[in-house]
Amino acid sequence: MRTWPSSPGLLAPLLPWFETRGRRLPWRAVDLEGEHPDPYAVLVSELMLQQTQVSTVIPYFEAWMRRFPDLVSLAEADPEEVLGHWQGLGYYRRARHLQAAARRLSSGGWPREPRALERLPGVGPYTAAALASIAFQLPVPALDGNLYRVLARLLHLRAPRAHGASLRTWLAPALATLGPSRVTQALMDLGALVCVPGTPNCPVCPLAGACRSLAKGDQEGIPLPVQRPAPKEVELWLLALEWRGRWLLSRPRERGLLSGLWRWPESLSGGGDGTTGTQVPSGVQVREIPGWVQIYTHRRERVRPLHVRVASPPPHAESFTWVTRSRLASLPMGRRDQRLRKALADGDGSDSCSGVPLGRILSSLA
DNA sequence: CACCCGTGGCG
DNA sequence: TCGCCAAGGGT
Repeated sequence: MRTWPSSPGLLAPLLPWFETRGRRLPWRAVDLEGEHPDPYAVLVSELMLQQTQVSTVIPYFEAWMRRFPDLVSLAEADPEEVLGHWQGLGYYRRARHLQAAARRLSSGGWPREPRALERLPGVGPYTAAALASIAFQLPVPALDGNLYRVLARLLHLRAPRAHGASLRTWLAPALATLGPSRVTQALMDLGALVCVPGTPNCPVCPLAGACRSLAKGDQEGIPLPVQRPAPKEVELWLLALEWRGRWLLSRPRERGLLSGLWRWPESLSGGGDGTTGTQVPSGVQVREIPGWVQIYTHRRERVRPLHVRVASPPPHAESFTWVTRSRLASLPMGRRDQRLRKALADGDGSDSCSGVPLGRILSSLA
């Protein structure tokens, strides 16, 4: 860090660039000098933006702010409706964290210090720093993946996350001098528009003159890619069980994958030879719906959907419940289960039951 | 610290 | 088609 040039001077050219090229985003204040007029909007945007791209977030943010315009409206809302407004955005725990944070803030008021902000559910070191700098103008650097990449190239660091503490110390004077909210968001815009992953657009970069990686011709090898574990492979039946116009659904779980959301019953199918239990009981119609591969961060699912109509309801555990068709349409679901819901509405699939171990699938409900 | 948690866009 | 990875946090 001793060999790094002073941050206020190095980053000063960012401001005129940001003035003309910076993004206009729905949660961003017009005046970046003072405190943000609506810290709640910053909180909502930051939670939505965790591991999620800006273009994905924008429509969700706008619908959210129309329905839950302030802390109180969110605090008092039905949790299922809250999940409904998060439906499709992913990492659903964030929605429940956000409502829990709103409940705490609406009664206790806003803290401003990162330490205190970090005690809010769903708010970690990054988000606390983002709130402190963007909402409250405190000179606390918020380092996300974007910033790590920009700073890694600027200072030629192969593993910037290993220098987190040093980078925050180094960056703080730039925030204090040039404006916490402005510098933070200018760096984010630079990372999103110019210093992008892969091949950056160095010819238009306002910091090109100071960039050590560009000087070394090494801007694509910085930073080193992050190592990720291989996804788990899973194959499962996704069961749309229909009885007298009602559908059997799995109640939301407290934790784990797709927690808080309604799901279709599922039954692991990987490894089975498909020869046992293939007899279809009388009074049962089976329809296979074209499957697909569902990709999650740490999981790769081969989904085999089935539409099964029964004349009498099979025994099932209390974690399942029958819902009407209109109720089904209103329940919050993840993309996978939404997809099956839509396929049913569209009438996709064909009658077939070869190799479907229906007996085993139905018995897995009990 | 290792692992878990969703989804979509892009090369 | 496939791997990367995005304004991370919780346990």
